[in-house]
Amino acid sequence: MSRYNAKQVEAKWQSAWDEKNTFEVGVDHSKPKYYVLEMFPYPSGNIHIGHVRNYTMGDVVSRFKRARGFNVLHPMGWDAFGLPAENAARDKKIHPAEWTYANIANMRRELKSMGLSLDWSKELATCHPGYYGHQQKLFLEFLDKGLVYRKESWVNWDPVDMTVLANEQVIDGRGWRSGALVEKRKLNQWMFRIADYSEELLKGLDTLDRWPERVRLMQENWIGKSSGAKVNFKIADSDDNLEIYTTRPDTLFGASFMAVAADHPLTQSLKDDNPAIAEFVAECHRMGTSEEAIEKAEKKGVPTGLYAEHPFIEGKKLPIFVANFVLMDYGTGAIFGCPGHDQRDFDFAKKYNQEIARVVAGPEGDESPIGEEPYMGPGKIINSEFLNGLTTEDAKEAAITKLVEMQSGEKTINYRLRDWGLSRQRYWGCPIPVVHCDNCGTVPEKAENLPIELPEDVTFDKPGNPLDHHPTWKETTCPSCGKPATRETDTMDTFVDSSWYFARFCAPRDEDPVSREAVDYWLPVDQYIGGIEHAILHLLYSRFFSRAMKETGAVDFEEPFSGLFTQGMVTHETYRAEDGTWLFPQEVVTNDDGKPVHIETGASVTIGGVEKMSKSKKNVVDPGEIIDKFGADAARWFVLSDSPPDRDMEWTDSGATGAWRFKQRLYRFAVENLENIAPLGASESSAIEGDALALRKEAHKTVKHVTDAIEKLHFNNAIARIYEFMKALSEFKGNGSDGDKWALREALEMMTGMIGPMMPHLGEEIWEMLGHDVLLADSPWPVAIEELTVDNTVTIAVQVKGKLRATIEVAKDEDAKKVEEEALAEPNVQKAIGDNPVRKVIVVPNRIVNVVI
RNA sequence: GCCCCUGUGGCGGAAUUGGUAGACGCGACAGAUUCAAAAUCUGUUGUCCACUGGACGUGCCUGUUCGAGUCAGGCCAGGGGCACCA
Repeated sequence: MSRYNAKQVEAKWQSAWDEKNTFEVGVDHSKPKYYVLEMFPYPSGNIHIGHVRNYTMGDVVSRFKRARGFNVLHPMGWDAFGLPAENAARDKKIHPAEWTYANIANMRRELKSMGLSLDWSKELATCHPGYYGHQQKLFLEFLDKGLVYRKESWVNWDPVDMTVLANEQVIDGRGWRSGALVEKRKLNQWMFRIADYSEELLKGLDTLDRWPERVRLMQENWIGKSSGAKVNFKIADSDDNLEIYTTRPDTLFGASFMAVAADHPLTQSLKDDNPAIAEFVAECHRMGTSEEAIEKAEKKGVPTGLYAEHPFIEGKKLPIFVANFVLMDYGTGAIFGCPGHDQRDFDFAKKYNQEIARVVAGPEGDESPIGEEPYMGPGKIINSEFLNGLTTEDAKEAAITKLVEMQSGEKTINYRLRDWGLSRQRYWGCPIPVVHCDNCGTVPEKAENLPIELPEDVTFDKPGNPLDHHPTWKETTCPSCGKPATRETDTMDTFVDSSWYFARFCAPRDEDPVSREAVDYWLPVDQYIGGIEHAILHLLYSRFFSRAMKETGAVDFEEPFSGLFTQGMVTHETYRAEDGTWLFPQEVVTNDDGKPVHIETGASVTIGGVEKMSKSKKNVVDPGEIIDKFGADAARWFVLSDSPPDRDMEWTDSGATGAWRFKQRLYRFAVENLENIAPLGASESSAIEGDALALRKEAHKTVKHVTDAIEKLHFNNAIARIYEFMKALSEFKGNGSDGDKWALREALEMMTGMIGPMMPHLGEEIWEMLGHDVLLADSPWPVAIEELTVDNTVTIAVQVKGKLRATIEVAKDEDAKKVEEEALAEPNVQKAIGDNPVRKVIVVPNRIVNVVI
């Protein structure tokens, strides 16, 4: 018998799909649409196993929905701008474009070998002028609507990548890509007004019921809404005020000092005449974000010599400090310190000997002075004149009401979310289409001049921005006055590229950035699939972009992704040689004693923990090799089986082998049974009974369950049921009757249909063997007949005092009395009851009988 | 510190949402086939005991219930997110 040759068969069907343009789609109002999108990859050179998992899941959904009658958009493209290309240019002397396009070519080939149902005619790369030119157009439209602005601001400077990072891109004080300690610098920056959308972005989360709860929660925390009050403190012996933000106006009577940020205007105005302040400000800047982690505990400050007047307490003056724990870009950059009820203020007050008063009674009315710990909980207000006796909650309102009356404060909602700085001092990114003119200032480019293309002749031997070093590129004329002017040399953060690609995919060659006809039909994305690492940045930016594009009239929706699924990572065992160095999995074999050893030297190897695959720990497997060895179908099958898709899965060779075995088994079964099945199109036999009926029922039950499981993305579950069904298929012994033959064909066709989305090549191969001349990819999903999925007898568990004593077979929906009689008649049940009187018998129809004694 | 998630055999994990715990896969063991092996097929496989039966068993403790992996309260462990955010 011919053995299944995966390589040959997979290539055959891949070209069949290609030739027939099977997966090319367009707007078609006669069908319901379904947009499946996986987060597009960065073209690093090779796909990794995480991609295999991600794209396989998307492909199953895509093929499944297709078979269910949807017009499915399933595109693929490249997140192709970014620093690695410039690093490659510097290190290997390859132009970023050349490097990127070569990587794309290779990864496209690798993805194609997976047999994905992608519409390659919609492929796009963000580094192509045909993409980024439209992005520049969007930028100008945003500029026109006031959604982008330029301001001088403190930025996070990555000294290794020599670029600016958004707050979100700084993790533990380090650049998210380079890992370098980030410094503070002041630069002119282009900003998106994402903070203006804080409330909308927060509210919108409630509508995203097909998003993971934890992603919504993470975004909610990130937006960080808080409600409190702005309070104006008069600065003593001056006409100036100091405005602070607080969420605890109820503790105003506990105020003992004030603190402002190093970058606060008040500090700035004082530092020229006060060397101590100047020195402290410099120290704060040196610290940057970077050393915060290290110096976390240390609350420091210097007195300004100024005092603020307490709004409620006549004659009470509070010293004003500059403090390192007050942030300029949160609230107003100034606070009042209430050491009795705030940890930071408490630490600060201890260090600088400030008064620590209690204004909130502790649990059980504790009014004793604050000791070693501040009290942060709720309670009754004390020592606070008109607030006395109120709860903390009521006191907040009362304090604000009073402040409003006195015209020295107001209720305020504050958000943690800040505007998104998008300027990057890089070459390999989308040029910001504006011109700086001595006469006219900052002028947007004319739309007809777009795209502003990157120059090709650039050098990467100097640090800093190659666009800035270019001898002529930035020389231009002012779009407004026509005089010589210079181009903006900053390029856009690559997160801009990925904030709208889902919309461009709908009509990637359209002359407008987005085609209204196409996006109105396709968007929002019905199922978006990607890694949890994008829970905040990419997803929040895309949600902002959708709103901004709605503002400019480009689209008519707020939420770009109605369904989101975050898949888990792929992990693998780690291996270490005797000298402690990491080893690749393929360097390790098991010796005769069952111990792991090095394949060449035979030296013993330590098996370490199961960890996320990483190049540094060498616990990686190469998808290319896997597909070569097991075939794409087996690789796809394995990444879907076993582990739930949202959890991490461990890649094991034995698991992959298991998938391979199943593929062989099914193929063999099909080949061996071609003689035993009814001809294609034979009408249903009237004589389907016995084993044949049982098989039919099993087939229809399986279809029902698998359909349900895939709908919920429970791929591991679907696969488990298919395995069970495979067993039933193998065990079926037909007697050659028409009924048996008919049932076997039906079962085998259903099996083929169900494995189709997961193992598409094998599916097509068997489908063809079964006599079909329409592709499986173009055939409808098997439909379960409801009556065949229900049994007319059920097995009921009989418990005595909650413990299982017997099981009985009864007719479905049997009368409760009869079930009870049968249950009590069981010898084991009688034995368990013994001499005890039966107090009660609970009968749950078709489920269980519980005898209470 | 605050918030969230997870905890089930040797391992990955099922469990119709309060109703027979351990489906399915991996591994292991035994057998068939084979000169032998690979491949394939068939069994067995939660723990314990006085083994044709029974006891125990879903991180730990308490509770609700006829009945708890599932619900409630309190712990423990692992993972993730957030944080000088006023």
